[in-house]
Amino acid sequence: MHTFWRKGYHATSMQDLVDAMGINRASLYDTFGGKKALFEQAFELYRKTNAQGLQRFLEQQESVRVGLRQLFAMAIEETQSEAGQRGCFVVNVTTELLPDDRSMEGLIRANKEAFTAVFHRFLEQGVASGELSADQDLQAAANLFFTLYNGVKVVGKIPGQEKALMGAVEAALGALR
Amino acid sequence: MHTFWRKGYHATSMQDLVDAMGINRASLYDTFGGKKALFEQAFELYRKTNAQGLQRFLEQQESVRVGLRQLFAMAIEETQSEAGQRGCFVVNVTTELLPDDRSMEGLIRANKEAFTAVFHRFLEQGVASGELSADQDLQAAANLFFTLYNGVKVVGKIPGQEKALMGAVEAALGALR
DNA sequence: CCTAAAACGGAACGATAATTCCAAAATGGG
DNA sequence: CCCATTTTGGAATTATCGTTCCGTTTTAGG
Repeated sequence: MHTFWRKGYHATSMQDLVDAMGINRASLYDTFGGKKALFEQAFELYRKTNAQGLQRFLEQQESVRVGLRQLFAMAIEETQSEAGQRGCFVVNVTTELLPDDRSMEGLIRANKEAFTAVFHRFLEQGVASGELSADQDLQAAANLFFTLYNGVKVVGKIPGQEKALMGAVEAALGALR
Repeated sequence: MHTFWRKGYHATSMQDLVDAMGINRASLYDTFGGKKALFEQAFELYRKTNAQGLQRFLEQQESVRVGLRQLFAMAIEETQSEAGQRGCFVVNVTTELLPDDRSMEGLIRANKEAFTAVFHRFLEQGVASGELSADQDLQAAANLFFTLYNGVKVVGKIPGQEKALMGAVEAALGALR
C-alpha cells in the first residue's frame, strides 16, 4: 500500500511491490489477482483507515475551532515529514487516474461524501454546543474544509509550506461564525 | 501538452505523444531531446499561460469578492467540461511526481509563489479601494485561496461537484472582512 | 532546377512491464 | 513423522517502453 501511495499506480512496478511486500511474485498474484486488484484493495484499506481516524479524532474534540485547527496542524506537520510527503493517497489517486480510469470514480466519490459528512456532523455539534452560530451554511463550510484538506495535501508536497498552509487554515477558520 | 496533462507523466507513452503531435518519432527526439525534456517544456508553457491568464483576469475585476467568486465559478464550471476534467496540470504533476522526482520541485514552488503573489496583490487592491478591511492577514487569505484552488482542481475531478464546490468558495469568501 | 537539411516511415535495440509457469523448498496439520 | 498444500526462486512469455537508426521522401533556400 505504501508503495502505491508514494509512487502512484503507473509508476509502481510489480517488482516494487514484490520488494515491498516481501513475498514471491507468484504468491502475490495468487493472493490478490493482479496489479489493479491489489491497488484497489490497498486503496480501500487506506480510505477506511483514514475515515475512521478522522471520525475518532473529531469525536474527542470539544471545540470545533480548536479541533479543526489541530486536525489541519497535524495534517500540515505530517506533510513535512518523510512519510507524509507522500501526501494523501486518495488525492494522489484522484489526480492520477481521473478522468480516464472511471473504475475508481465511485470509490473516490464515496470517500468525499464520507469525509464531508464527518465534517458536517462536527460542525452541527458546534452549533448544538453554542460555539457556532446557527445562521450559516454548514454544508458549505463542510465542503470548504474538505476541499481545503485536499488542497493542503497537494500544496504540502512542496517542502517548506507549513507556515503558509497554517495561515490558510486560520483564514478559513475565520469563515466560521 | 494536453496528453501529459490528461494522462500524467508515467502513463503517457511516446507513441501517445507521436499520435497527439502528428510528427515523426525521430523528429520529436530531434526537436525536444526526450520524454522528460518535452514534459518540462510542456509544463513550463502551461504554467506561464496559466499565471498570465489569472493576472489578466484579476486586473479586470473591480470587486475582490465578485472577482474571486467569478474566478472560482469559472474554474469549477471548467472541471465539469470534457477538457476541464483533466484538472490542473500543475496539481496533477505535484501529486504525481513529488516527492520522488525532485527535479520538478523548483518549478512547482515558483508556480505557487507566483499565484499567491497575484492573489495577494489583488487583495491589497481590495483594501486600497475600501472593499476589504485592513485588519486582516492578507497573506493568509492569499494562501487560503491558492490552497482552495488546488483543492477545487482535485475535488472537481469527481463529476457532479459543482454545487458543493461553489458552496465551499462562498464559505471561503465569508472569511474576508 | 539543384542540393542540403529536415522530416518521414518503419524498424531495431535493450530494457522494462504484467502475468504465468514449474520444479523445489517450506510449511502446517493430522 | 508424513504428506498435502502453499510458497518460493527463477525464469519464460508477450507486450510495451524510451531511444536510436537509416534509407527514402519532402522541404526550403539559393
